[in-house]
Amino acid sequence: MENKREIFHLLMRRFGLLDKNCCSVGNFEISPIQSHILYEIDKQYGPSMQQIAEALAMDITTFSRQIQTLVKLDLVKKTPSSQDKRVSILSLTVQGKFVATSIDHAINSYLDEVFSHMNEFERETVIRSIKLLNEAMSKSTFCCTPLD
Amino acid sequence: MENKREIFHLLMRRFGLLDKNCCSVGNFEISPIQSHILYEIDKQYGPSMQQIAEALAMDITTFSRQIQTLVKLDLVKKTPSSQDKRVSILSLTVQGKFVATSIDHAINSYLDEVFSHMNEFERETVIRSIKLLNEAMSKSTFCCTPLD
DNA sequence: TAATTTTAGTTGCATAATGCAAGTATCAGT
DNA sequence: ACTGATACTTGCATTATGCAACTAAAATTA
Repeated sequence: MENKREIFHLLMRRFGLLDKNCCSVGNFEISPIQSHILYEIDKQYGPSMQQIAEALAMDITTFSRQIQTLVKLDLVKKTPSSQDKRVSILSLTVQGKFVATSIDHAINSYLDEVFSHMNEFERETVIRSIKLLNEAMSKSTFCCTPLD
Repeated sequence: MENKREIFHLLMRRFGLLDKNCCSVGNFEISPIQSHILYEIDKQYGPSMQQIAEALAMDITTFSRQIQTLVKLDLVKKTPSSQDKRVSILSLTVQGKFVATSIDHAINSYLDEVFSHMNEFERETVIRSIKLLNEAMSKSTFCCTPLD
């Protein structure tokens, strides 16, 4: 079969660029990493620092500092857990939610535009394929275990 | 339709992790960026600095320094062009070629393992889908133009 | 030919990201 | 109460990043 790495590599680079370009909302210049953090916080329910750091496969010390920045920017709020005073529960502020939603819309509308170059059958096939890939990758023992 | 960003995000993160984990070959601790540089140099024919930097959508100054490191590691060679003495032609050293090939094998065998969780029909569908996606993304006016 | 502008690449900052080691505070088990 | 584990934070030291300013060599123009 043909060289798989080649085609995946190209795909990844394109998404990487999308990530780079997507992330300025209004006055906020958000880095890709910060955008990912907002995304994960928004997705999970009352997550701790550890949970998000692990979801993003990030070193906890680097993550800690990123969160400090996001708190200063008033995009993220840190609330000490009442159950366990060691843990901080992360949540988005109103602004944070706004930024996260804006980025989400920007990326989804970009994806819509990309998919508009396909017919309905292709669209469905591609979506199904990506899901298949995700499942297959999660079954793999080789790499990338931290992801569910 | 469902949230496309979600499934692509997951896929991207997995590949990002693969990139992080793949890149130590023997004694060489290669960063993902360096691995991408080796990959591009290997792919193109007698490329200049600019060409590779642009292919990777990298700032030329950062790239210049990355190349300096790779030259010191004896993975890349810089040859002044005889046609235009301003340009440096990049090539892989024997070691560089070895490292690039090793990484290529590692990633491809990981992908093979991933694809082993599918049947033949699914495999073909997924590969075709990725190609379709690449084509669609290259048609998009929205983002990520530097890529061919 | 000489003067000017462009281009290819390098360096000098200043800033951000990274991760290990070591710290503090809290919790859980004995 | 004592010990060890857990959740984070901070102190470095290293690397990555990109703008501005540089050198050298084309290419363009006069």
